Amino acid sequence: MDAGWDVTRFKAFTCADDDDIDTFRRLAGPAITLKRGDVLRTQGSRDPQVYILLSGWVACSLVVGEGARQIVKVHVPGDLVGMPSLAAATACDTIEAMSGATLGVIETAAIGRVFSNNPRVAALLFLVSQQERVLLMERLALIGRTSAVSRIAALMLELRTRMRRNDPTIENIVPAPLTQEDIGDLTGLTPVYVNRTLRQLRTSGVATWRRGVITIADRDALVELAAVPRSEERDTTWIPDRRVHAPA
Amino acid sequence: MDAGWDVTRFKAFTCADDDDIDTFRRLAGPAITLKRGDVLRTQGSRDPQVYILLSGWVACSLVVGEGARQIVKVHVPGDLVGMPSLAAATACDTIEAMSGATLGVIETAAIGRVFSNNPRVAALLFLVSQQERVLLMERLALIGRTSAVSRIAALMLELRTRMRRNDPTIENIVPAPLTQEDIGDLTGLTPVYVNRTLRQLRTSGVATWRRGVITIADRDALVELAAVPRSEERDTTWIPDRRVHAPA
DNA sequence: CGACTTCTTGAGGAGACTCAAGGGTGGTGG
DNA sequence: CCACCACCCTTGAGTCTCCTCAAGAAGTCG
Repeated sequence: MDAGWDVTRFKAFTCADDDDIDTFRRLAGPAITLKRGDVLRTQGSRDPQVYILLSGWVACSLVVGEGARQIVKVHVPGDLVGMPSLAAATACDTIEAMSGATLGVIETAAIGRVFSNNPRVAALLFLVSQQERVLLMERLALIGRTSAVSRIAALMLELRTRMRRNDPTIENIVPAPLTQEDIGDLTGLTPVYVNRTLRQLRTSGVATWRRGVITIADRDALVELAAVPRSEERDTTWIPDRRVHAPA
Repeated sequence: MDAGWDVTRFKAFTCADDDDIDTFRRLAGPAITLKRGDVLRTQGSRDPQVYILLSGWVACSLVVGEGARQIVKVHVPGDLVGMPSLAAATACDTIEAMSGATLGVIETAAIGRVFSNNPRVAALLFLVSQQERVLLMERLALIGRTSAVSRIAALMLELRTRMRRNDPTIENIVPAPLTQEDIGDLTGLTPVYVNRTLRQLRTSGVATWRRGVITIADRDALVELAAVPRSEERDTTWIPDRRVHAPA
């Protein structure tokens, strides 16, 4: 777990310093290793855990109706995985590896200790959850109200942004190990139609997505197609200091 | 603010007791009064606030593409409104009243104080956010992967469940002051098609939704149509005690 | 090299959309 | 108290995105 993991979502906040990140990474227990296709847990399984993704990609999905799968989130290294199920007795989603992946387990008790002993990191956890809600809301708006091209364009841009957080050298070539079926499950489309839409993006010279690699040829055009506003970070001076406060 | 408001989301957790609820309700500042159609704040406005809905209904929506509106959440009394934008400099959603409504403002600084001084309530805030994520995930799966009938059936059931939390006497008649256009914006459908789908539910004797009132005639059939698993509450013994802990 | 998964393309169909027009319903003001 | 207006609901006809079914090609892994 020590090797190669120096990235967390907290880095996305300028207010999180190295001490915070260090506190946070100590939460994770021993690592779990998965290979592509492995299922970490199934929707409905009891006492769901929380994980931190150390390497690779995993997806969280829901099954509705007659076995239709909707991926609600693909996670990249540094992401917290499984938080939403924390308030339920059974897991609300299935977690599956999209590539080889390693995860650290975070015990629920450890999360409780963070809230007790480190209000600052607790607040950061809270903020990360709010960011995730925003992403879900944007995906919902995309799937509910836009065309196939927009959804896929927006997905490409979202993945680019998130991958850049881990590797700022990324520009127009973004690793994204998803099959066209996965893309369909993310965007609410069928694999066949994903294929056609990707072809459309390819032949119009905007972007390609082949063999797990997104290549953006014309980013302005892609942003135009996606049409989701992207916002900056907020002033977060309200977050508690590192010291533990006395009772009010 | 004193009158009539004795309901919070925390009550949904068996582990939240009267003291917690009391702590929580003291967060809210003076109330804001809105009438149907009033916009509390617009997507993109700076320094978004957090609110608690004291009475009435409000909706949070995103505009994507060419002015298409997607409602991402309708809130009922007791709900926290506007949390997701807490991590952003500008509001990610527009908040609009679906009926006459009153809201209390919760200063961001007050949220910071909760994390510092009351880890227990902070953890409850955190859990409520996770529940909201689950609801968003389920809505996403519904819109991405199911038919119009399923989406509307599921919406009826969700609203029933949430209204029952405030008023356990509710059974098959659920107040829900949404127009067919609102329902469309929630489910990713056009108002015209919402109308046809409601007619279908009506003529098949399952449920009606007229003039802001849902009447469920055959709940089993409705559940069948909706096809979303609903889960129980989790063991939450990991939540901190009320006392403030010493540094680790 | 062979089995399996993934990608690609075609043809046909259907669920949901658009445009359009008429009818309720409730609120407001004279 | 009635008339008017705004908003919402309802229904029809035609269209289009996107889906389904199907089959073959390309890539991947043992």
